[in-house]
Amino acid sequence: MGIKQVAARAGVSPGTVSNVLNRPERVADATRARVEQAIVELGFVRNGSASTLRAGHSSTIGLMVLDLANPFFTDLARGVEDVASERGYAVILASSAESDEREQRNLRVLAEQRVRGVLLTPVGDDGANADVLRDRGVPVVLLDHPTPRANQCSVAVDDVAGGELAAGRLLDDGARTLAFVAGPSVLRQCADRRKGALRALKAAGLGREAMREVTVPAMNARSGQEAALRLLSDGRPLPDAIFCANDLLALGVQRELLQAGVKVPTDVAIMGYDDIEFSAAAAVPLSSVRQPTYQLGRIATELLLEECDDEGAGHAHQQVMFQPELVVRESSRPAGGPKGGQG
Amino acid sequence: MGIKQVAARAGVSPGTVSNVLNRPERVADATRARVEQAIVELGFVRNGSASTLRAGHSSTIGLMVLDLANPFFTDLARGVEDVASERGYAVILASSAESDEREQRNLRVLAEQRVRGVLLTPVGDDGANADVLRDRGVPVVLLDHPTPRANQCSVAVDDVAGGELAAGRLLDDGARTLAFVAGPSVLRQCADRRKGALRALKAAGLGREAMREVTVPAMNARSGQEAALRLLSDGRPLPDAIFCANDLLALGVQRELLQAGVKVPTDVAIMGYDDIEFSAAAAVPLSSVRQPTYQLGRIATELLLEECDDEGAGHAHQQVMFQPELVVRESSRPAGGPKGGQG
DNA sequence: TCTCGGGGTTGACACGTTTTAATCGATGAC
DNA sequence: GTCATCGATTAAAACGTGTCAACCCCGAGA
Repeated sequence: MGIKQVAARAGVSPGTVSNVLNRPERVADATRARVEQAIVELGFVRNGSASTLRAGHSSTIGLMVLDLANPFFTDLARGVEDVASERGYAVILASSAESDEREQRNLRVLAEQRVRGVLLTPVGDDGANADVLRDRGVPVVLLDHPTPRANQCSVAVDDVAGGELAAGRLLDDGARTLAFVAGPSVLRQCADRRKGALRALKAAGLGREAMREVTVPAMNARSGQEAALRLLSDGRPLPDAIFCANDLLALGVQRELLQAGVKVPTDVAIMGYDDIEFSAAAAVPLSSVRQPTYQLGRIATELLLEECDDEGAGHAHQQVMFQPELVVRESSRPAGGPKGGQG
Repeated sequence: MGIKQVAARAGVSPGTVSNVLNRPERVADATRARVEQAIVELGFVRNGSASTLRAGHSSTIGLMVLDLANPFFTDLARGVEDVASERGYAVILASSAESDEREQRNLRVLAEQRVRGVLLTPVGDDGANADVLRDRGVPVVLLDHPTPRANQCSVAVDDVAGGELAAGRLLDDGARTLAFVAGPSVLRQCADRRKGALRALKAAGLGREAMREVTVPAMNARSGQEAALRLLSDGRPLPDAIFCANDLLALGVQRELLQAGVKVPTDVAIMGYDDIEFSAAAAVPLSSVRQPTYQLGRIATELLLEECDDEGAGHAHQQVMFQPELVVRESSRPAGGPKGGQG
């Protein structure tokens, strides 16, 4: 059940079988045919661990995302898988579930597996957990995360711009008080989108106090509902508009508000982020900020594989940054059309 | 950068280091401490391929689902990951994207990786592609798929019952004509749910011609929209109710119908399947059939690991079957409450 | 006929870990 | 004082593949 048995059956040496598998052009047609037949007859499957052991690295890349249940990340994963499989790489997909500890544990597993490279959407701000890999010479590309470090690649979308775009539109539409609903601010996505929102606030001549901030433990719909309940129950009047750090939160917020009899967008406007597929089909179709998600995955993978193939030499690290795009739907569309910035 | 360097640094033999890693109780406290320190100092990470090579199999299980973009499968994956990591196994997650060819290719990769076992949601009816693994003695558990074969485990939900439940309710609510929207019938989920719907039809005293069938290439929202367009444009009047083989299809159908000005459920009732989280937040909250998704993943993983640990001996294969549950929301709720079966 | 060259093939070693049998040292019983 | 015992440690042999230098054979050129 190994290369040796195949060799015996085909009447050649193990080395030749290996050549058939890895450099078929170096072996004569007749021999190759014989070997291939033996492979089929015996149902031989190459032992990946032996190859990996010998080569020092596998032909597998790791992809670690923040949350597998978020369609944003599965879209991204699709981009990664498509490119990887085009180039003959397999993908090990893992989720940190927004937990630093799980990220660390999973990265360790990837290191043990001797993956060729890793795509990481880090929980922390600098992806320091990935040092286990970088120290071993394993290329790491940050995904959906810009980096100041010049010694690594990154692919991201400008979340500050996105936050400004989103909050700016809400303010343009006449909102004078906002709420910002987000996960913990260690998540760069939350921090940057918040920063953008604050800029928009300032540009509209409003102070910080015009924006209430609600922080929840996770960026999913359940947490969104929790945030809405908090807004509903703390005695203060609801804000004119709610900007959520992602669509899952926004959908949860919306659901809870509607259930409480709040009218969207008449009473409160809602804006999400990511423009996941479900947002357009929501009870009140959700305004959101669209990102080139699938492309993000593709480009990041291309950068990673380029770095892998170059063996460190000749590869120039790149920090790619995309610009997001506003998608306005009913959840933020004021009854009488946009009011402009005069309100 | 291996066990040898650690051994040298700690002044012991490689065998002892291995013992520290795998059977710490067998090594004296002082020695163990010294080795552990050396491990930290050198930043040693065990080479998984070498272990796997030596052991003949890795401590990794493979999970192949039909569609990563479907929340049903990510819920399921969560169950799998939770159990696997509790037991010290890592999970390699892959998606066949409902393609038999991709399933085959990915299973081959898993075989090469010498995974310890595989959880498979098969595209075809019998999971024959997994024979590459079974022949090598790798346990395979079918997930969301019952099996007649007594020589393997499976965990599933009764989709025939679910289909009957769903269609039955639509008929009870007064529908006299149905449409069934589904993916290709090689997908067992589609075939079974259809069978259940036909049973309900018969039970209501209606013939097959009362149910139009729309088959689309994939079970996602885009295909759902395509199905709705077909129903809208083929000249015939719309059916009283539409039963979709999963929620993604149903959300797509609903979206397209609403856009065309069709009232849901007054003009047409809609029923989905899976009860994914988004269904409750849809434009018209979606009636659906709920499955114990997360539990499905947990139980399947427990069965798989049991089989792995038993090394084939003493393990009795089980075919577990859950019963689904109807969740009625607005999309199928007639204005005046259920009309009963009087038509 | 001898040499040279080159494509095709081979043999042996290395990759890093686990495991088993053997070794070593110390302790306690006789 | 000797021997058996037992716990802790070691040395060496696998696991299956890839690689690289060596080798073989055959045909071409001298």
